Amino acid sequence: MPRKITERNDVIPILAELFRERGFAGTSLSEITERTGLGKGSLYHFFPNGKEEMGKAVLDDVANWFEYHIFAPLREGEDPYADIDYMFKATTQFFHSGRRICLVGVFALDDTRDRFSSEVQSYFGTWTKALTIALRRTDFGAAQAREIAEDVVAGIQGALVLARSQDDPKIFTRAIKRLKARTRIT
Amino acid sequence: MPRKITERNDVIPILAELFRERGFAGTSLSEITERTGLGKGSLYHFFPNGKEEMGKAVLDDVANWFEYHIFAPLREGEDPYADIDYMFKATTQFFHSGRRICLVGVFALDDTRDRFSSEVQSYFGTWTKALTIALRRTDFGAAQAREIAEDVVAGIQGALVLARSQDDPKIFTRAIKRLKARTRIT
DNA sequence: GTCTATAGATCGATAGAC
DNA sequence: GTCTATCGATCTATAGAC
Repeated sequence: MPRKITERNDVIPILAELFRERGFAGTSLSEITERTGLGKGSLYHFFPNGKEEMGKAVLDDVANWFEYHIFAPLREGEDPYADIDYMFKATTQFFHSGRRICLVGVFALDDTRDRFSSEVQSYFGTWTKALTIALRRTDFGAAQAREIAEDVVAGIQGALVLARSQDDPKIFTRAIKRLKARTRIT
Repeated sequence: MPRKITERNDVIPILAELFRERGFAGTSLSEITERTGLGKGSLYHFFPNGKEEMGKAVLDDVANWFEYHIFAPLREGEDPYADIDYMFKATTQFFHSGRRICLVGVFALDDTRDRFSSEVQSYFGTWTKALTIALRRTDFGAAQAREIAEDVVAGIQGALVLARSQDDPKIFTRAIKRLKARTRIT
């Protein structure tokens, strides 16, 4: 028997997709009620602080996903090469090969960032640090590992923006291929 | 004698900074009247189609700046090495070493892109193509020149997002240094 | 828990005096 | 050209019935 649709956790993915499409400021409660099928009463029951709390919940959900699937393995995995490769694979899937944009990236620009600055900062900071640790284990020096990690995380973000601007997912997959090559000692 | 402040062209830079800060959907007309010191009557005199026209005007202004200062030299300059170096220098200045975010990048995400898709597409597309031409002239092969150009344009965007998310302009300047190195044949 | 109804503020846009 | 006043629509959020 399928779980009841009306749980807080079931609403979050819908909110995430909406915020990705419209941005935070551009998403209205009436559109949220439409897409979730929930009245405002229900929404405020789940998120007493309204839109702000929905934004936080969505960022939190994304952070948890990345922490569990990507960051933790990078930090604590046994085979750094395999973990880095998996990072690229899982990231590509998560972003639907460039067709889906990064929610945190959307929140990172304009003044939405100020309302969620700690969440946004933590997402990119944690990613960069976890990748740095994995790269160090593949015998890169400390400085080089940090540079490559920054290059990769920034490169993924930029590729998402560029791919979306040109409506061309191949831009993203090409970027992933380049970035992946840079995580290998030559 | 300083030119009268109330000209359409004088309003555009103010609009640009506002859209950068708040995003398109997040910028209200009341805030625009506040920052420009112009009443709504005057604004609608300059921009009969309202906010939409302001958005187009601002994108147009940015596109013109880049075309004149960066794209045209890349395409038609005499010394491709110097032109590419100048691109990095001018870009760094334009983005205030990473403290200022990219207006077109802000417009490229969420559904704002749909309203300005041709402008957004043209900006990144023209940039990539112009840089590809310059790189070809420095004896890179066609395929490699295209890859590097894509890498650089995406890398700049990503570095802007990352630098802003961490409130750390050094992330941007480090990225520029790396990207610049990649435009040189080794 | 979920709904409808609605408050109160603010939105983009317009009208018309000067 | 620039202003103030104001429109109708839409916004976030709340109230209260069920």
